[in-house]
Amino acid sequence: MTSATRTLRARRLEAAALELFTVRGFDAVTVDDLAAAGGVGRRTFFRYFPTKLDVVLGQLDDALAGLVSALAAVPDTVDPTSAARRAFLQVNAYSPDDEPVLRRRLTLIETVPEVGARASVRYEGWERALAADAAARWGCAPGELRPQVFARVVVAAMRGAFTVWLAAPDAELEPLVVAAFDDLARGFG
Amino acid sequence: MTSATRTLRARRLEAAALELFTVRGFDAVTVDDLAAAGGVGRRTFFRYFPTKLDVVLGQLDDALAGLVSALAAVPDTVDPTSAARRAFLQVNAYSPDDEPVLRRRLTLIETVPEVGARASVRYEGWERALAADAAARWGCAPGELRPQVFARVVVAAMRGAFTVWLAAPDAELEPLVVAAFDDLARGFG
DNA sequence: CGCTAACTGGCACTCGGTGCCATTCACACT
DNA sequence: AGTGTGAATGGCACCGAGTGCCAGTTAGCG
Repeated sequence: MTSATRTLRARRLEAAALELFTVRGFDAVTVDDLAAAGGVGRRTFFRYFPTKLDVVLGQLDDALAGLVSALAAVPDTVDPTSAARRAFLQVNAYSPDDEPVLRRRLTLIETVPEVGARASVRYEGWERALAADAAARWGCAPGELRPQVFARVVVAAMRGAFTVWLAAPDAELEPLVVAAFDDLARGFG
Repeated sequence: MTSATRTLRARRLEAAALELFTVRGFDAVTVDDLAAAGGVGRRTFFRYFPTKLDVVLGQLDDALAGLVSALAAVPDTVDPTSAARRAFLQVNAYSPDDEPVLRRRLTLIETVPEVGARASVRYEGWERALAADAAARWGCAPGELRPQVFARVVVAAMRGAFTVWLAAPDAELEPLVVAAFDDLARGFG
């Protein structure tokens, strides 16, 4: 099978799943339903997605790769917060067409606790990347307190911006992310 | 059954579970094992803990109650960050006897992704409490960006401190929490 | 056309979690 | 002490997620 066919099927599976989840509720949809909706066997479904939860999170890993390269592209002289801000704005940019899907995804992440939990696990990769980047810019070890706290805090801020964005139907994501980073840079003291 | 007996059993179950988890690994221990180790039936185990995951997290909800009351005890005039710092120091205080158990818990939280995910879900209560408190102090709505970001960021900072503490066998937790809050208050800009 | 390697999907199994229900146990009241 | 009542227990059957195994199919290539 060509990899094109593969990603095509994955997309179809994903779209069908998102539809079913939002209509019937996450828990009321079984994996058999998802497989049937995507026209594949149950066993095959699990070859496309490791978990029922992961169907919701789809593109998150690609985004991680994007984050890493975006961070690498920012000159060393820029401070970690600004670097992270730039990278995040780049990674979180979405075309207007994708907004409804993005809102669905994030709604599920916020609504279904298990999915949110799974998202947290996925974001750990982001945190590692951010800690490594910040450590390099500050000239310290990634395991030290400052980069560790920084990495977690940055992801948390982004997710906070997501939450607010979701609650406001007409809001733009970008200014919220910018504002969240401003708060972070300024400090809460 | 008296509630004393109940919590006693819960403790025994918890202790046995923590032991088994650290020795054999989380996944290699079944709920039947846990129930047997605690001298109860499998069905009863699930009356004490909603989930296998939750055995690890035990006291976290009590801590939430402690956080809420600690926050309420801080005068209105204190800014949110300082208030949160005070509350966290109070809630995270542990007697030296408890340290080994605490380390085990946190190790499992960091090591086993599912457990970490579950912890994130549990911390959402903390975030709601923090957002409400911060909003009250700032005189804004809890749903606004600033309190939302603040709440998540504070919990993230604390968890960052936990991570660093875990990695350093001889470290004290308290100064790490203080340092994390200092970073937060000062800002990362 | 035929070979090989990868993809598929059915089957059976394990394990976490839940509803149901008969039994047992703790406690209070007489 | 004796008894009744309500809660706690734990066995049983069931569901759904996830996995190993394997036979059948399909796609790509010489």
